[in-house]
Amino acid sequence: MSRYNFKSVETKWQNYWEKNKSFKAKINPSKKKFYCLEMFPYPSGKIHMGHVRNYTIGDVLARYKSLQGYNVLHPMGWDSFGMPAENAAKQNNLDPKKWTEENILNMKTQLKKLGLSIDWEREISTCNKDYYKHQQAFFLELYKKKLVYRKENYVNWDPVDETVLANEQVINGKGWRSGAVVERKKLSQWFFNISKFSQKLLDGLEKLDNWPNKVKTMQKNWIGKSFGCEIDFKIEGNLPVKNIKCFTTRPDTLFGFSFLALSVDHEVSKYFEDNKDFLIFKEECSKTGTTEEAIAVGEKIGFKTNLLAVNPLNPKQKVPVYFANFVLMDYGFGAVFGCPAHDQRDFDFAKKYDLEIKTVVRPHDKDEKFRVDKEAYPGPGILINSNILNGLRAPENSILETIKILEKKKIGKKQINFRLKDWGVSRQRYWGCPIPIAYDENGKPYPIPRSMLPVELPENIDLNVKGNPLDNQNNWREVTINGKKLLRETDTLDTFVCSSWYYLRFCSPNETEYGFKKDDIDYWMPVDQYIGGVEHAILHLLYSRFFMQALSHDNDNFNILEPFDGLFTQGMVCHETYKDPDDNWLSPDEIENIDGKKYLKRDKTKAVLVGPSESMSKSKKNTVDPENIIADYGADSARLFILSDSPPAKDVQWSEEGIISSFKFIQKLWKLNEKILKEINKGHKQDFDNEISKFTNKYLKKVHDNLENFSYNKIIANLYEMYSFLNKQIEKAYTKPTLVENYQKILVAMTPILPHFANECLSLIEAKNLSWPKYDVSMLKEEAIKIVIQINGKKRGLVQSKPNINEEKLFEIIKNDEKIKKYLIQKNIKKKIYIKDKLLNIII
RNA sequence: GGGCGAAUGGCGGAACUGGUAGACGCGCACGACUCAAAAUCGUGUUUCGCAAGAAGUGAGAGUUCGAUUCUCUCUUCGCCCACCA
Repeated sequence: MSRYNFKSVETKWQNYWEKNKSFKAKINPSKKKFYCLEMFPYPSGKIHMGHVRNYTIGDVLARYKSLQGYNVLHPMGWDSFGMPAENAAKQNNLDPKKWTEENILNMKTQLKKLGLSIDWEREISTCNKDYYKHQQAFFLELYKKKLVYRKENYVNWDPVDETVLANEQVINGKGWRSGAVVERKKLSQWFFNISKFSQKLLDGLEKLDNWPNKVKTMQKNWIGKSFGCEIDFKIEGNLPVKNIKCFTTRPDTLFGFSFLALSVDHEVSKYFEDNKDFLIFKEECSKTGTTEEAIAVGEKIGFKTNLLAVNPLNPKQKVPVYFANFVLMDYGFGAVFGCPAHDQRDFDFAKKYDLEIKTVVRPHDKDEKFRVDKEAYPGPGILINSNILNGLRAPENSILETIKILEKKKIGKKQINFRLKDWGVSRQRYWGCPIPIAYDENGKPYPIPRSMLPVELPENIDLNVKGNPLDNQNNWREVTINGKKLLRETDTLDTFVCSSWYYLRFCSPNETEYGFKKDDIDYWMPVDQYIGGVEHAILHLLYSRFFMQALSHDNDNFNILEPFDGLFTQGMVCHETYKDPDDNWLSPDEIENIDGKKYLKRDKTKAVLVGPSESMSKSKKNTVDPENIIADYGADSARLFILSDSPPAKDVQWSEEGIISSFKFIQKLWKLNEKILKEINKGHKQDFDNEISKFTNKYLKKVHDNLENFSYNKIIANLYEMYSFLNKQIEKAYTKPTLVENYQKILVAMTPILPHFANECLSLIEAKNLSWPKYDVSMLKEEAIKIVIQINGKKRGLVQSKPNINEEKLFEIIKNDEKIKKYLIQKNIKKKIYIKDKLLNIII
């Protein structure tokens, strides 16, 4: 008996695939295509277990589809622009480009060791000018279509680092690097007009049948469509303000109106620019940051103006106008009408400033005397104290009726509002795709002509400056267009732009004229199965969908509206956490197991505190390096284990025991393989029975069904069952053709999971023409079945029978059965329920 | 505060449209081999009970001959969003 040498076998097959270009994808109109894509990685330097899981899941599918006869496109690339490179370069005085390229090389080697079926000839990297050149062209294309524009917008500003921070980089109101309190600052930024497609992006979700509902609802909520009404309020006071528009979803509560609140950025604020108190108030508001959860919990504050707003349905009523910190400028009109009785936020505000709280809706189970007291009542009911609206049912007909009245009086109209905001793509960063725009001395933007693309990033520049390093590159900034001296835009594009179209590029990775070739995308797109983490459920997936909308806008040549036909979101990889007695995190390789307990390796008298399993992170040190795992146990073991323990959609817990047992199982399969080879060579003259063929068929059906449903964990269970069956059954003597036929089918069905091992075994039985084995339905039928006997719904016995037995016959058998008989003595049988070949329930 | 989802042995998880709960794995126990250990192989492993048997899928109700699966109420946990007018 030889030991399975995974090192030589895995290297052998990886070299074989590379030499034979086994996974090269070529257009072939006579074959059905399958585009299998996993979210491409950021080249941080090393692959992590999350990558191993993501790419293994994708590889199982790609290999399965390929065996089924599909023409599979399974590419890989690098999302290689972004802050980590810039930060690493800053800290270690390196060139981001060099840093990134080295990382890519390293990670590519690691990925290859996993034995992925990737067409590496299509590899792309977004920081490569051959890639971002086309991205700049797309930017200009959208600019021409007026889907890109510039506007002033608030950003999170780190005053110490002099840079803009993404929302995720603001932690408790402070910059993640500097720790400085983040300010709100107005900057002129480039925007993609994603909100123009709100309705289309919403409608598109309906057709995405192969997307998880969870992701669809997340996108739906993010787009946030709401139905309501815009109301024009007349304003009285000593300022030249005549009207203020508000958006509301509850126009029916208009008689409960008691204040009008404006955003501090509302145009009315211009009349208060010299008002000291207002400026102090505005300052106060900006301190709360832009996106903090604290805002929601935070106190509502207001600044009272001397303006009065008139209730359009009750002109005698005039209420004060405030500026308030809770009103957002970029939703609705930056102004809200306050109805404290039926909105908790308005209620809090009214309590604080002692404003009227007028109840205008009573719950169905309360009478006219109902008054809102301790908290707002936002629920359904009947309108009261509302003059002409009294008696209407809220919300069933009250909202529409009110809108009708307002429309008739021309003081309001029906409106649909979306929460989705335009996508700000400007980043004050060096390591990103330059925006192909230049400005004249008046700040007027000019697009860089296509012939001058790409706008290349200058290399080897000093990054250790405050703010955006590109601002200091005066030589680079100067550009002459049509004889005009201009200065380049120094902002670079958000890296999400790079990942919004990379799947198109994989179809035509070498096309030079444009981002893709029409023939290529016509054949390969859309992506049939996209696989990645849920963390991208909103932004990346929505931006990609937007990009397709934008490209097809006013363009008859491009009609892909949804880039990803199928989406699968996999769970995270978790590991137990460990701490030493001094409360410091410990990594798994600092720990030793002694008698089932965990001790410090360097001091074995000290016990280790074992914490809950959490997603692998550097800060908690509960990471495991895939490189070591592959070196110690092999890629097939790693693949087997990462798939075995949990359904792919859920989190999986990595454990030492788990990977070891997977490793051992492959050794067992190898021993079984030798046993089978021996049996094949024995040349038995006759088959002992046909159990082995029946088993193979049943097994193939299970594996097939589980592959189709992403139940990859169950396939591993099937594998174990297969092992124990064959291990016992094989010795009963089968002829060579029977053994080879069945074993070959089993091995082919194993290749998606254990590609190296299965291919090695297949070569040993000299298998040719490998394609996915179909199961024979007629072989699935059972000759003997087990029927459950229940008395009053409780299981009391199990009877073996031939299929298609009728109720009477079955009852004849069981009424004499020892186990059942005793329950039936001296009992009247009221009823019998028989589910054919499955179950007989006797009611007594 | 809003939305979505989940809850099954010591653990990860099975159970297709309601029909044998706990497949498969880990862990554990016992046994075989061994001077011994590791490795390997075998047996067992939901709980209570010597057994017959009984209970049992977060809690409580309901529908049903029959509920892990369907309905309602509640609890806990997870994820997403967050002053959205």
